[in-house]
This record gives sequence, structure tokens and C-alpha cells, in this order.
Amino acid sequence: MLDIKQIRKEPDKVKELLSRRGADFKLDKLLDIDKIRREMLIKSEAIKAEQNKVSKLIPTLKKDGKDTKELFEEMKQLSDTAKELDFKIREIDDEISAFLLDIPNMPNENIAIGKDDKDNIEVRKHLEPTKFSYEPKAHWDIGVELGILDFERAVKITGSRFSMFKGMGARLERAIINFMLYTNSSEGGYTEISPPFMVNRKSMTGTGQLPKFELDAFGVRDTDYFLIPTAEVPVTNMHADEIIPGDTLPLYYTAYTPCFRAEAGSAGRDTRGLIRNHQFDKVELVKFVKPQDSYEELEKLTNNAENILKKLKLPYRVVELCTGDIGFSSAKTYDLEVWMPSYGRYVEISSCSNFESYQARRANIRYRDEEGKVQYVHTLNGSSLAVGRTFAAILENYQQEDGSVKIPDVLVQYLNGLTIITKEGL
RNA sequence: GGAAAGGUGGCUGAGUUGGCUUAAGGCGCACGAUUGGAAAUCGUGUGUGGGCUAAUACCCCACCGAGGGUUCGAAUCCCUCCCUUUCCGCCA
Repeated sequence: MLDIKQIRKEPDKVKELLSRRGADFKLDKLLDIDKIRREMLIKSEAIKAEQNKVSKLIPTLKKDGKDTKELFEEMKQLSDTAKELDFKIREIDDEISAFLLDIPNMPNENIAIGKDDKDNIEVRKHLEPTKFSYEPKAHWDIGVELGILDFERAVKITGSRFSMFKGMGARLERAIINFMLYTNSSEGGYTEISPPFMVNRKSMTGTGQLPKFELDAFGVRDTDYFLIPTAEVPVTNMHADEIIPGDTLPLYYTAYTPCFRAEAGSAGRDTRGLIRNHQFDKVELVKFVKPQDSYEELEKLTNNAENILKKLKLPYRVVELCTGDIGFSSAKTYDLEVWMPSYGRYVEISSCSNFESYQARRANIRYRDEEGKVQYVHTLNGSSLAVGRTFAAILENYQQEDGSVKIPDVLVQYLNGLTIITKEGL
């Protein structure tokens, strides 16, 4: 969340930056109730100071046999007044905190101002879109024909927007995960984490999924737990309510998890194949860094994610998201988009963001700097990569005219030397 | 899921017949003294959040797992919840 002190100090700057997202957040109302709160707080604290003073005198008064009845009556009055004030302050606190939790992060000042994804900026490109001498097939056709994907049975077992990997499909998916994790830990220096796949409400709030986007998440019945929509949630919240020793920063983590998203609003788009499902696998990168390093770290993290695509020899481009398209908690985001022949365009496969102190403030993640001062860390994360979409991209970009699919070189060692998936080979 | 015990500052550990505790003592840590240097010893300091403020200076408020309550006053009494440990049950 945003810093209420900053909103007080430079309201115009905050308003201006937030307005670049294309919405109005009524900060004046927030500032009004904040002012009332502080006035009441000063009164309440003055009363408590008085109570403390008197309390220290009472034992002596009693010992001297003085009559304290009148004093007690006075103090009772004060105490009641303080309680009334505190009750109102608590109400305002709840109101302020609900308000702040619903306000998104301020976009970084330097990113492109825009309305939606049409205003995003292509930063760079790697490899040309794959060319075919025949009409390329979509991954859902390739996978089903090879018998490595089974959508019909997934729908039978669960429902629409679920998928199932079979035989070499399941093995290929596992190979992709292992390749990503291994590359991230051995080359990127990320520590591998295998976190819980369900988290509590506090964790979902810490990273920004709640309270505003509760409908997008799957809750677990009769509990207050949620299936994680991304490993970002458990891994970022690892350090919630902690003060991290400054000399241990930066911290790099990578985690493979399934991800569960209800995404009620997106029904109707990308209805076929692996692109938009309620459950998908993802390998995530998460960083905790010092504020002054966070933008350099974002570049490095994006490069780490790109590195996976490069090694897989998949054509992709890097897009800088404009102010109208960045996520709720993000200050700056690069999307990696892979070439998807069936779509005839690039499709998002990774999203790398710098959240600055926004999540750190929500989740209370701090560190002690060189001068011993406690301050909020900056958090970052990015997918490296979404596994289902990587699977789809491999099928589509590595497909052969006879319906088989070549295995990218870097994955061969994870498949015991297998170089091609054919129907006969199953 | 059942039973019991317990959650105190960076760690350890007192305090639970409510008020000389503004949380004792010890360890650790930081600085200083001592020393040729070190150890030992001695001294001083040692948290987080909030308010006020130019201030990361004073001062004030809050915090003994979390949240309520009783009281002039709560680490201490009451209620609810969470967690930990041990034992039992169930189970991969």
C-alpha cells in the first residue's frame, strides 16, 4: 500500500501519478479523515499521559491513608473519554486501512503514460517469428493428435478450462519445470523454494490480491485459505513481518508451483488450449532488494526470464507496460511475449515487475540498512516462465509437417536423450 | 480430531494474591576506559510502531502471541481466537 505520510506530505504528486492509471482515487477524503484521526489521537494520548502520572501517585496516596474516592471518580471520567476516543479512532483506522488497501501502487514516473495494452512499448525482440512451409497447427491440435494432451477428459474430471498432460506430454512438462528451476538456481543464483500451495488471507493481502480481487481467487471451503494464484504470494510473504539483516540482501528465490485462478472476468477469451486455464504450472522468480538497487535488479530479473526463452530458442519480444496496463501492485512491468503461430502474434509468457515498497508495506517486510535504520525493502517478481504457455509455444514453434514435435536442445538431457515426440514413439 | 502444558525484549530467563517493574538478572551486541596489543575486568548504551517536529534531537503514547473486556490502574484477572511443544487417535 501507499505511505499515508507521503500522501499527507505530497498529495499532488501522489494524485498525479495515480491519475496516470486512468482512475480517480479520492485522496482528499482520505486526508480529511486522517486529519480528524490525528486530532483525536492527540487528545487521547494526552489523557493517557495524565492517567499514567496519576497512577504512579496512587500507591503513595493510599499508603498515607488519603481518601482517593474523588480522584478515582475524576479518573473514571477521563478513562471513559479516552475509551470513546479510542473507539472512534479504531473505526477511522479501519476506514483508512480499507481505503489504502484499495489504492494501487503509483506507477514509476518514467514509464509510458497510456490507456491500455495498445500503448505499451516494444523494447526489444529476439529471433524472427517462426516460418513454416505449410499451414502450422495450433498446440491443442498437435497435442491431442500426438496423445500428449487431453482436454476432454480434464473437462470430464473437473470442468472447462482445465487440461491434462499425458505420457510424453506429462514428461515434457516436468522437463520444462526442471530445466527452468535448474537454470534459475545454478545460473541465476536463485534459491529454490517449494512453498505451500494454499495461503491465508493475510498473505493474499500482503501481495495485493486481496481485498480487491477476491473473486479472482479460489477459496478453500470451510477455511480461510486460498489456492495460490502464483508462487509470488507464498514466497513474497516468507519474509512478512520480518526485519531482514541488510548484509543478506539481495535475496533471490525461485519456486515451481501450480497456480489457480478463477478470473471470472476473462471468460470467453482464449477458450482453447493451454493459454488460459484455471490451473497452470509456473516457475517464479522473487527478489527482495535494497530500494536503490531495485530498478537494476528488475533488468537483471527480466534478463533471467529472457534467458530461458533464449535457451529454448523461442522467438519473443519484451514489452514495457504503460501506466494503464500495469498490475495493481506494480510500479513498472516488463512483459515477455512469445511468438505463438496459432495466434499469429506474440502472447504473454512472463510478467516481470518491480513493486518498490508497495508489497513490503502491505506485508511489513523491512531491512536494516548500513546506518542501522529500519526501512522497507523493494520486492520484485517475474515468471520464468508460465509452464503451460511454454509447453504450447514449444509445440507450435517446434512442430514438424508430419505432426511430430522436435525437442528443444536444452530439454533433451531432461528427457533422457529424447529428441522428438512422435505418435509412434509413445 | 482429543488431552495436557506453554507463548515475555536479538537470545536466555524472573515476574501470574493487579499499583515502589518506567519488564529484574544473565548472555550477546555497540561504544568508551584499561592495555604495547588482546583476553579478562569496569562503565555506558542497546527494540518496534505512532504522535509532535526542520530533525533519524527532546518529549509523549502504544506494544509481554492476537483481539476484546473488567478496573482509577492489567504482563498479572475474565472472554474469544492463533500458534508451539508433548502424548493419544487418524493418515501419505
